[in-house]
Amino acid sequence: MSNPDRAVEKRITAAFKEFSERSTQPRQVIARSLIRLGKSGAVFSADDLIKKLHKSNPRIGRATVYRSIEKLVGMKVLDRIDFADGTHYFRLCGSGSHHHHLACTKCRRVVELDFCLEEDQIAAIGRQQRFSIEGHAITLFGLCRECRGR
Amino acid sequence: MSNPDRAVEKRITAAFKEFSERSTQPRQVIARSLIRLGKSGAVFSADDLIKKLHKSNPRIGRATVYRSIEKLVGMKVLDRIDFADGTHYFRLCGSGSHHHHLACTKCRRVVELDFCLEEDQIAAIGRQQRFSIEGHAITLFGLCRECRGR
DNA sequence: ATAATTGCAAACTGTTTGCAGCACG
DNA sequence: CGTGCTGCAAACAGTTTGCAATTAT
Repeated sequence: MSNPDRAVEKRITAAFKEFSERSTQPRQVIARSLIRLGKSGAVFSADDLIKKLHKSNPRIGRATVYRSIEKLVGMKVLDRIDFADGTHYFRLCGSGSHHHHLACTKCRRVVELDFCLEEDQIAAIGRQQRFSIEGHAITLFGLCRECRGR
Repeated sequence: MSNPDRAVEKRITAAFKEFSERSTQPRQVIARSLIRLGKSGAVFSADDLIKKLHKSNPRIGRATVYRSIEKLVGMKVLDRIDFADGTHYFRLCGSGSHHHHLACTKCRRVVELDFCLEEDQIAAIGRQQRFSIEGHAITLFGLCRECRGR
């Protein structure tokens, strides 16, 4: 197992620990599966993950997977990416730090972007609109190299 | 009826015309309702709109409303705003031009922002990632003046 | 007249919940 | 052992679909 994998694994297990002391079998299975998904950078729906898990572990329950995803999104181990058509997918964050996404609207491939808005710009908007701003999401949409047809 | 209302009304009727020649009663009712909603700048869920319509016109069908919303979002007469918790709402666009949103996570109030990313910045990302970029969405989240507790 | 559009009800998708039993510590 | 987690099944919310009846042109 290579080094980046270890780091990701640590983040996952740490996240699981954060919301409970118990290291249960289902959670271990999910963590292992996510690590594999992390390598490929693939996005997946909740159902994709459930199906995948069922192949090796048919007894794992839907609810357990949903509960895990929820927690992991909360801990920022998984990102949730919303497409314009209302669908959404998850993705193991490549890093723990703040980032945004570029998503292919055809194959749903997602890449992380480390650009961001200017702090000042956000602050100015908050002041002007009298909002206290807590966060933001930026998603660029387009077609990846393959889907564009070259 | 004031001038901005007329403009909004025109955009709605024009949008309805775009996907059909017929000016049906349900569509007129929906258009009227949206114009009123537009004035207040309020966001609404599909169900909010259905309930509202039912008060004056109990026979209007859910499906009709969903079909109308879908078309109007496609024509950019309505915006769809996705919240981090997975819920989403609609809002009559204040203008036909490109814009983004600032949303209160508590009361769901949404304001339009006319700032945007730099063209160059987007182009650079596209080049670098080898995507042809077609669009983007930026949503800032926060608490509005009222919800913040002052 | 006739083709588009509607309302209805049923189907569906994705997600959540209540609860009895299992299993981690 | 005791409590928290799990799997199951049922409930649920939001949305879509098939179709016969209706309505605008």
